[in-house]
Amino acid sequence: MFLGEFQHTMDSKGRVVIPSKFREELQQGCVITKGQDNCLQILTKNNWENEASRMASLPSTDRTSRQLRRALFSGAIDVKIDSAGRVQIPENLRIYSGIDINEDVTVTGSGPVVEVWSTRNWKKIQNEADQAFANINEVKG
Amino acid sequence: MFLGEFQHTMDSKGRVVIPSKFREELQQGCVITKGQDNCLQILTKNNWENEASRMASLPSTDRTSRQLRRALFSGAIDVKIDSAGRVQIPENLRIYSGIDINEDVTVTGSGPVVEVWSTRNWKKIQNEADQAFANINEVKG
DNA sequence: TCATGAAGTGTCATATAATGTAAAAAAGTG
DNA sequence: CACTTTTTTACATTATATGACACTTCATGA
Repeated sequence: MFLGEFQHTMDSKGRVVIPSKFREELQQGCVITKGQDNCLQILTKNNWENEASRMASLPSTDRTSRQLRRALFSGAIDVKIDSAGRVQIPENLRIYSGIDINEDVTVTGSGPVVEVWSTRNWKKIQNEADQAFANINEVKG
Repeated sequence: MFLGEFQHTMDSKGRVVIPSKFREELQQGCVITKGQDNCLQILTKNNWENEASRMASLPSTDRTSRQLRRALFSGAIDVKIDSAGRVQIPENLRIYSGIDINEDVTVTGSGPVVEVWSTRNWKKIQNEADQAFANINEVKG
């Protein structure tokens, strides 16, 4: 279970530090994929294999299935955390997430997955989420 | 399991670099075939043999099956990766995939297979694929 | 048969990108 | 406040991609 919010920057080589609290669970290998709202998700090996096996079993004769498979697998990459606690983000995922070299990055724990955001983007999303949360409470209360 | 998206170009002799992450799995021999949606597929020897036997067992009374089979077998060629990590794409497959000499190529991991696209063509497919993926995520959530 | 040219193959050098290492700076902890 | 851990920065090392070029093979026609 991943919890919390951490500020880092992407270094000049496209690497991002994984917060030390998350490392143990991710150390033995993890997969980065495209997440919703242009964030990146980091999944443990186990979580990824669940996702992937569902996809792999779809028939390749069906166009939609093929497209799903392409989106999932081409947008994913398996990485390992280096000795300094960082992971390399490939260029296509940097573009997808809008995280440029030397830019601020927010890494959040989101239960079963870790999410990586450009801080710019994270702030916007967070405002929206807070707003929605506040409104729900008003309705309930 | 092949993952990721990589940019290369076809050299003046019709060769394409295989991303280094894919090489180990393909090194001991692989087969290139026509894939769906005008991509090329690269399969490991094992995967190829499965595909081929599945294809061979289709009823030859069915016209569509015969056509599929012809496309698959006549378009297939086994290749080996050279010392610089490249494979030669024969002319019929270059034409099929629309990849011209010196043109940009996108190589993607798509789970059990590697796909090779003209970048031009990939961009179109990728949009569609991302759309399909976004839709299924909405349904799930 | 030989010369020619086209297509494919192999090798190398260079530039670029990825990866690894180490020390300085910052942050967290008792 | 002293100590430990983590993050950042800078730099060194390694790997990879790319382009150039030479060589091989094969087909063709003089």
